[in-house]
Amino acid sequence: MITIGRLARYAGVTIKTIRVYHAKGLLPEPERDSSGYRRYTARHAIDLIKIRSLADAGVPLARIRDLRAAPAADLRRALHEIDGDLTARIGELRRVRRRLRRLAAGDDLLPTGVGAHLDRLREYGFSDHWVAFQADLWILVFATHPETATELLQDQAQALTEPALRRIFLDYDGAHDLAPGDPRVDELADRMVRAIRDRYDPDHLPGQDPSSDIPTLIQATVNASSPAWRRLDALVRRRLG
Amino acid sequence: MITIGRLARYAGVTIKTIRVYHAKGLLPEPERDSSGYRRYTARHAIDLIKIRSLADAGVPLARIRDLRAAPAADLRRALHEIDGDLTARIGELRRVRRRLRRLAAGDDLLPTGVGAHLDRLREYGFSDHWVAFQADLWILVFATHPETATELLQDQAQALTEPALRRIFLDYDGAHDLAPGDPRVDELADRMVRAIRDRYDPDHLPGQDPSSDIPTLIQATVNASSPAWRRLDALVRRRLG
DNA sequence: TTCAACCCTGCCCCTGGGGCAAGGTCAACC
DNA sequence: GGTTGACCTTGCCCCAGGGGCAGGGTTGAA
Repeated sequence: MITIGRLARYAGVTIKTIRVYHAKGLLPEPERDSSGYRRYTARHAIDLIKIRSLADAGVPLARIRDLRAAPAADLRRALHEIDGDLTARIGELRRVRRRLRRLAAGDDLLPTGVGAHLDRLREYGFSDHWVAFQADLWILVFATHPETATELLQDQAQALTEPALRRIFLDYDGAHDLAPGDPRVDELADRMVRAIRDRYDPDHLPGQDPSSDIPTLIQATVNASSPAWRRLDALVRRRLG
Repeated sequence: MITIGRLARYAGVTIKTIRVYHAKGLLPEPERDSSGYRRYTARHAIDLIKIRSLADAGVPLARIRDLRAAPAADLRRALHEIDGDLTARIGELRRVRRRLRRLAAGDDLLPTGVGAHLDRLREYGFSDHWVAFQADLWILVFATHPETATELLQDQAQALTEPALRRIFLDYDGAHDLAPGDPRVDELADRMVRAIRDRYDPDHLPGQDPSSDIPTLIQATVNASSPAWRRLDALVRRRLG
């Protein structure tokens, strides 16, 4: 006839845990003594220890409660199932860790390939501001359109190997702080339109996919950061549309 | 300017999750349109995707919130720490699974060695009732006194190889349904006292450890199941002093 | 005009307990 | 016979990471 504290120490749990098990119907409430204290028997200790050995194995308490009324065959079947669950959880954690390590190796949360692309941008002389912007942009594209993102990235990387196109992008970067009325903005818009017409099929201009808001969303963010860029977008859009 | 549902689909989370992140301060609340709907920008999408890639790696939300204000070096350090956490969790799950498999293989929640002992009891002709009783008893002993349980079990197993002692235990088993006043109870008590005096140092009788209630608890449970057993315990206890 | 699909806030629910408050009880010590 | 400290009681709120429902408002397309 031991008290709850002793039982807790024997079973290696806290008093709270035992009371929770009573409340959840896993362990029957014992008799009370004259002062209302719970008084436990060896049966309770044995039951509690069995419950803990299942709980330690990761079996949810509700499941343990049901299992305690079930025959041994059910118990075996349930244990097998729980084993499968554990294996799945281990696999999932391993995947997560692999992802995390790639993340840590890249110093940031970048999808594969984007890091190298950003390094090239720095080499080409793009501003830090532009590089940071591109990083975020590619995160967004990879998350929302994983199936075409790599293709887009490769297209973009290839475009930058051509000096004339690279010049356009560098000038776009540089136009950030121009006044919107600056003639260089108009001149850049001209070059952009010609380059786009040159490079892409007029019926399949990139960023025109009507099933996605992402290009629009990105362009809105781009535009919001500079009046000159906003004007540039308007000009290009008018001449292409 | 997308709605919460679209943002949720892009990021692969539920609407509820986004609202929870607002409430927890992980993601800033966006502007509202004229009807009170939240309207999100690309920035929110990027932030949310970054948050999710950390959350998917098992980083607690509170930690993510703090990390978002921290410099890159802190982020790297935190990622390394999280990697360690993950490794520890994987190891723990593996241990749990190993325990579970031993559990499943033994058909029950028995500590190592007890299963074989119980099989021998059956061979010796003990009743099913007795064997089940012993199973629970050893679970309790192993859980509460892991350091001496194996020793006790071996002592018990060795005792049972001696025919005279085995006879005593078998008679104890058989006495369960005797009337408490049956002379065979007195005769058995006599044999038990002689055997105990014979086998054990009188200053170190087993089950007399004053620092543990477990023997008392077990004896109380044993006694509760049969009047004859209760009388047997009283007789032995009186004669042993 | 109607209908489905959205959106809003506020509320309670889950697991597996932790922790605290406010009070009652027990055993030992002085 | 007090006091002290350890123990017990119930009841309540808290954590992560959301799920789900109620009871309403809004939007867009047929």
